[in-house]
Amino acid sequence: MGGVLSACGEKPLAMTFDLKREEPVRHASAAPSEVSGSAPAAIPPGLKAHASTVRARRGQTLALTLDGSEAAFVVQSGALMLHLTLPDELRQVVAILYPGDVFRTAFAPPAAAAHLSAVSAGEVLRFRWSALARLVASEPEVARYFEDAVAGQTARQAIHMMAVGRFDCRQRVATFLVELVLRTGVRAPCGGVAFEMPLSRTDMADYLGLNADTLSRTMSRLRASGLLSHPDRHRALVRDFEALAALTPAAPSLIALHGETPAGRAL
Amino acid sequence: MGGVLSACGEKPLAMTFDLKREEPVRHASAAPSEVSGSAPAAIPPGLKAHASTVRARRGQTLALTLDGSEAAFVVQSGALMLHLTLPDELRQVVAILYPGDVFRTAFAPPAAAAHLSAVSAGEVLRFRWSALARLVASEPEVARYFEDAVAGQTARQAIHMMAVGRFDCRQRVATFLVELVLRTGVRAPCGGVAFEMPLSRTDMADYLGLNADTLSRTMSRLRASGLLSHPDRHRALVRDFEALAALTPAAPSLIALHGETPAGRAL
DNA sequence: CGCTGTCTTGAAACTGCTCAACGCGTGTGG
DNA sequence: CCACACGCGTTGAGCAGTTTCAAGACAGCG
Repeated sequence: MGGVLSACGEKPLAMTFDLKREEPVRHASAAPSEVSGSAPAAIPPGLKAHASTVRARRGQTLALTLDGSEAAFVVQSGALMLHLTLPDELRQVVAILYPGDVFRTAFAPPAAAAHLSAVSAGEVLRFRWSALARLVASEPEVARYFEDAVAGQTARQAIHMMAVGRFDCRQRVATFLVELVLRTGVRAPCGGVAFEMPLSRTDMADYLGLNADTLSRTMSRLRASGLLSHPDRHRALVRDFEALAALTPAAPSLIALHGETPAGRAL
Repeated sequence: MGGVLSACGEKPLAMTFDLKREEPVRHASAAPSEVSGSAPAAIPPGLKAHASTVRARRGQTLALTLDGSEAAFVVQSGALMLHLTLPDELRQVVAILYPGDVFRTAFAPPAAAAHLSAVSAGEVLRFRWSALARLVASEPEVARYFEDAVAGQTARQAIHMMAVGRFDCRQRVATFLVELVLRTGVRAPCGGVAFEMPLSRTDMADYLGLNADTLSRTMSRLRASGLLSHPDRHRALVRDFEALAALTPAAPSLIALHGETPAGRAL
């Protein structure tokens, strides 16, 4: 069934998509009357001077604190995930942080095993929170950037909440795939969209509040239906993005929230 | 089974608990070395001058925008809930906002029906976001308050995510009850803790990602086990808080995050 | 007093979970 | 060079927990 696709999918996937942050490309005039849906600002260049740049390899864990005091992070490229583990082996990937996203230690709940780990190789700016807070207070541009980044992440969390709380397994998986396409997708020569799947099955399952087995089954079903194919373990190709998006009620919101980087092409 | 409790429960519950924000009571020296778990600051008094105070009755919906532009809210007393509704009748209560919590329009995802409604009667400060953003940029105290409030809410969302994604129905209900106790609980004369349950069954279910029927059954089971009794529709009494807390793996985190107001007594 | 909306409860259906087996690619040591 | 173990993903069968649907109890309100 999927043989037709993979014949096309293998070749173009040789190129690397590395979740790099695109150039600003402010489409300020795109929708001037909309109250929400404003484009996220680019990371203020001034920030870099006050931070240390951390290169993270896939799977690497970042310490949540900076020698005992609160830290803050801004993702430059790659992606991070925040996951919580509770006593009973219960694990939940709370959020995935993409380029431009911000994180501070206090975002992680106390009295729980929280970890921030790299989902794909990339660069992260690391601050002492006190320093970043001072920047936020003194530089309006940084403040605006920070507030908007946090707001966007909060809105995404709301969608994620909806997905985990209310969607069935197929909808959840479709939701996540749409998210990935919007973040890392590139048009494939044969018509579909190729994208990265940086998380392991287990991590995906923990992100979606599903069992790893169930997730695997669900993806197999999507593959069997011809919507999806994955030639490589960490790559996949959707034949028809519209059809995939139709599987999740959250598609419009996802497009509004994630659609910045390669989304222009994907739509 | 529950008759023994209700004999005690009815009387003391005549008093009203109205989710009022307590006096600051900064226990600054309580845990000076802890990096997280810092006590939330009181709402800066200066804020009130730049806001309009909205009195909300239970069930009332607050418009998310202020004549077309982005708005922001700070809860003074009572509680709000943010809920999303997607095409397929799918409804999720994303967050409950307690006194001290902040909200801005951009926290709600675009392209989804988002509503902010009062869960119990109370007062809310409403700002034009541009005005609050200016305050945040100019007054360090406001900035600190705002950032910390947002961080605390984010941390609570993470726990909520874990609950919805990984807990079974009893754990979820226990989690929510612990949350309520920590927010509105008062020691009852007979030994237990009495607290408010401002949400309807449907709203609770939508908050916990459960079916309303399942929720009802779960609560009945808790009642049958003697842990819980509710004399009134919107009131309840836990006989043994420790036992209730033992039902949810998130209890320590909840106590760290919510335990400010009547928590001193509850523990 | 009857109405309506909320809550409860039961029985049946179903979705997703558990557990266990297997395939596959990779690294390691004989 | 091969054998083996290991991690990871897949798949099947059986089961448990949740949802669904429908009926009934209860309180608030006109």
